[in-house]
Formats: sequence, C-alpha cells, structure tokens
Amino acid sequence: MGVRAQQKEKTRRALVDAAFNQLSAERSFSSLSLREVAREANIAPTSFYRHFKDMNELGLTMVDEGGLALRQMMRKGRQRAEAGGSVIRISVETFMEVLESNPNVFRILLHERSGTSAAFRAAVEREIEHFISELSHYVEDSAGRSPDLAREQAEALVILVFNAGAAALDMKRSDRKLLADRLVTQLRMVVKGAEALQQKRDNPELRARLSR
Amino acid sequence: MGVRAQQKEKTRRALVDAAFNQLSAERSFSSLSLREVAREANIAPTSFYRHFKDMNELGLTMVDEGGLALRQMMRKGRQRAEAGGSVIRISVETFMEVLESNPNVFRILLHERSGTSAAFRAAVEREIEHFISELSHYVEDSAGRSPDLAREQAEALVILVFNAGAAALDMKRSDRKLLADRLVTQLRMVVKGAEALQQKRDNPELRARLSR
DNA sequence: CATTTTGGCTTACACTTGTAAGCCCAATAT
DNA sequence: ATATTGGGCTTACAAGTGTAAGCCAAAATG
Repeated sequence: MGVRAQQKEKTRRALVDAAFNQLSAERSFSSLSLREVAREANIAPTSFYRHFKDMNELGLTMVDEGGLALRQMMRKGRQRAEAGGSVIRISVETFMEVLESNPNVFRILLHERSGTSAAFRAAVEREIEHFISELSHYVEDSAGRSPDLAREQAEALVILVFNAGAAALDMKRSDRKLLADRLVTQLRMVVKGAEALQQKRDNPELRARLSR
Repeated sequence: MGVRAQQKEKTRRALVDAAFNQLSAERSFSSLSLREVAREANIAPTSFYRHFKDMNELGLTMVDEGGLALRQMMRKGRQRAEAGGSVIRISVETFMEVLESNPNVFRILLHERSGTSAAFRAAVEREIEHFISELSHYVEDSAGRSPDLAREQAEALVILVFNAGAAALDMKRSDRKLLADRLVTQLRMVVKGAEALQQKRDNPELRARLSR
C-alpha cells in the first residue's frame, strides 16, 4: 500500500476512534457534532469530508465495526463454553466481560437501535439479526428444536441479554453480578418453556399425561 | 381557579402537546430544540421559561405523563381480558392498539430509556417498574408463583413486550399482526418456563420423574 | 522530469441555538 | 383605588454548527 493510502487509512481510523472515545453514558453518537469529532481526531473540520460524506456515514461504519467486534468476542466466549459447564451461564459471563471492556461498542448499538435514523435502526437490527441467527442454529442443533421455535427462542434470549446489557451499563460491578444471576434465571425460563412447547407439538398426548 | 392560572395551564399544555406532536420516527425528544417547541406552541422562545426550567424538565414531565397514560390504557385492557379469553393474547392485542393510537407516548419512553440523560433513564425505568410490579402481583396471585420467580417472569414478559413494541413502530399493520403472533409464542415460553422452574422448586422429586 | 491527484489546511458565511435584560399590561392583592 | 405580580413579548448576543471555496505541498502517475 502506498504511503498516501496508508496515511489516509490512519486518519480515517483516528476519526472512528475519536468518535468511539467520545461516547459515554452522557453522550450518544447523535449528539456528537462533526466538528467535535474532527477536533478530537486532530484534523480540520472540513477535512472530515475527505473520509465520510457526513456524520451518518461515519455512524454506520461504527455500527458495522462494533457489531462485528461484538460477535467475534461472543464467539470466542462460546468456544470457552465448549470446554464444559453451563452454556447459558458462561455466555452471560462472557457477555458481561465484553460489556465491561468495550462499553462504547455496545452503547452505539443500544442507542441507535431506538434512534432517530431509519438507516441506523436497520443497521443495528442487522447486527442483532446475526446474533439471533447464530444462536438459533445452535439451539436447533444442540437441542433438536424445530426451526421456527428455535428462532423464537433465540430471539427472546438475545433480547433479554441485550436488555440486561443496557441495564448493566448503569451499574457498578457488584450489582452486575446480581443482574447476571437474574438474567440467567430468565434465560432458563425461556429455554424450559421452549422445551415444553416443543414437546407439546411433538406429542400432545404425552404432554397432557405428564402435566397431570 | 383564577383566570390567570387557567391561562397559564393552557399554554403549559400547549407546550407539552407541541413537544409530543413533534415526536416521530425521525425526531426524538432530545433532538428537539427549545425554540422549535416554543414555535410550535405559538409562544416566544423566552416565554418557555415561565413554565419549565429547561427542556429537561419538560421531558421529564412528558415521561411521567406518558407512562401514566400508558398504564391506564393497559389497565383498561386487562379489564377487557377478565371477561374471558387468553390473558396473554388479549394483553398483546391491547398493547398493539395502544401503540397504534399513541405512538409518540411510547416513543419517548422507548427512546429516552437508552438516552443520554441519567434522569430520563431513571424516570423511564420507574415507569417500566410500575408495569413490572403490577404484572408481577398479577402473576403471583393468579398462578401461585413464588414472589421472586414472579418478579423475574414479569420482568421478562414486560421486556419482550416493550421490545416488540419498538419493532412494531417501524412496521405496517399487516406485519404487526405477525409480530404479535410471534410475541405471543415468546410470552408463552416464559410462562411455561416459569411454571417448570416453580415445580422444580416445589418438588424436585416429582419433576425428575416427569421429565423421564 | 513534468503533470495530476489528493489529503490536508484556512477562511468565510449563513444559520440555529440558549438565554439574559427589560418592557408591558391585565389579573390579582391590599 | 392603588400597588404588585406575573405571563407574555421584543431585542440582543455570544457561541456553535455544517459546509462551500480555494490554496498548498507531497505523493502518484506517466
């Protein structure tokens, strides 16, 4: 890669990083101004346009990057789970760790999910869809769940996890531990419930007998 | 009430209504400026301060009002459910109707829940807590669930419903119908799962036998 | 080597924003 | 009847915003 392209990539990164760094509990992406980001990245405001058409384009880049990063981390966590132990428990733990070390990556997904730009919402939804889809296949394979039930189950699980993540962002570590426990309970509910619905479908007879 | 107090209340309402009316999929409360709201309410920008200290105060008012309105509507719906039929199904239907007729009331809760102001997040959380608490008691009483399990169950249910609500805002009616169906399935999962966990606690023995 | 491209810069402009200061006059209080 | 209060207004200002126009030097191209 030429010297020029290298430099360009470098300041592009500086912009993305600058934006990520300015995110916090009090500062959402949509409240960031182009000038602020440029300032933090140490470039002139108008130079911003050499890299992104506008703030929207930068934001979408961040959503994509963030979602990807999150998924990679979660996948690593799942490998750890394969070594043994409760899948649910370990996944929740991984998630909480990821959250703690990359709060801003999670923040942009969380916030823009209910944000003001349709493009953003769609982008976040796509990322979440990835999570759901991966998990759905896992559930189908490992628990022999029917495809559509697996889908609903996975969706419910992901929603609950995301939601807990949002709550966790506002907490100190001690409370997060408790939150994690409650989350695990809720996830178990969904899993148990999905099993029950599956059985009911597979064999209405048997289920009727068992519930007596 | 004196003529003066009456007038004051009237323009105060005009401000709140103006703000609610400006909300949309593309426009969140935090993106509204004081001047815009004043303009829409037909008063001078600086007159705003005769009623609210700043936009934050107006916003919190809206959250409280909105949450209250939502709860009242849902309670009416629950009465309808008492006439018979699936509680879950009827509640979901009510919710979807409420959503359709008052999208902006729901929007402000949804958006500010993950918003940028701690005060807002807390206010929304308080409103949601009301929902959870009401539902939790209902579950405890009607299904004989233990208090802590009831709480987790209610929380999961409310989260799933809220989440579906957010998705519904972006949909046309036909798709909402499908969404509602899937939501019902998920809610049933939670209910079934909570039952299972309850049984396991009440009588680990029996449950072991049944699952064979 | 000569030319073109490009990523940075500076300057400039038109807007919007929040809010301070202070006037006015009708409703209230004395 | 007179004095006070208070909800509206106008004017004004400093600050910040997005972005257009155009210059410059160094890298890339031929």
